[in-house]
Amino acid sequence: MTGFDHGPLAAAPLDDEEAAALARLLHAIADRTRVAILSAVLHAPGGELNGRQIQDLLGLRQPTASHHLRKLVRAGILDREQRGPYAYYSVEPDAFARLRAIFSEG
Amino acid sequence: MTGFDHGPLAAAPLDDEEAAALARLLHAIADRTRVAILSAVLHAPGGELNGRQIQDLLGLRQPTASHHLRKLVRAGILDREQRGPYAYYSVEPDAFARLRAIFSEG
DNA sequence: GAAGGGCATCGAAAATTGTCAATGGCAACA
DNA sequence: TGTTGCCATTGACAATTTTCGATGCCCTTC
Repeated sequence: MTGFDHGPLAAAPLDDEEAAALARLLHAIADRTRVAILSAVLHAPGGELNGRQIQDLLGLRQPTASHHLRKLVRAGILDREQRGPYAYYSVEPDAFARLRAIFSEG
Repeated sequence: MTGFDHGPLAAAPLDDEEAAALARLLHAIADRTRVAILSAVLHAPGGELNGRQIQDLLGLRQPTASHHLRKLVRAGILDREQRGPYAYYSVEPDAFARLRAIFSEG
């Protein structure tokens, strides 16, 4: 729900609120567990994993996995699709492009 | 001193240690104050600011500014050059390219 | 409808982090 | 050498974040 687009950092000086918003997006990935989740989902066959698979692959407790997945989804980095009893997570197609755009030059 | 190069997230699955290292790099920018510092330095005339200027521009206490600047320098995102009594900070030339590389596709 | 698995949410504890006042070192200059 | 300004570091406190067990809901299957 929070799929913001951030302009290039190099384009114009950021005001306080813009800096905070950008920091929140980056903060969503700036965690070893969430980086590991992102990598696992990215390289999973089919590009998706369900919650249980993520827990098992990374050795996480269920509430811990749920907590991190929630953050990634809210930041617009992961997509969540409920299929039957499973919640499948995949990388939001535009996520990396949005992140690259932030660090694009000129 | 810590100018690591991280491979593309999409290239290969990350082990635990690689995920932690990448998270540390991203964590260095994932803070509203440090994003604001980065933006200010980036758009400063000459591409550099000294500590005092950063404090004044952002309204930070001196130890707080020093704390954040230290983190950015250690992460290899800012360069620090002491000139007389002033410490001038500028964006490490390769910093944005390294960050873009992390989020490059395929 | 009863049972089992997957998942979210709710507190609470533990760890990490941001902020600050105080202190001291270093450079420049009188 | 005394003074002034810039900056780093220390130690302490407040706020945020991570992690966890416990609980309950939803879906599937029997």
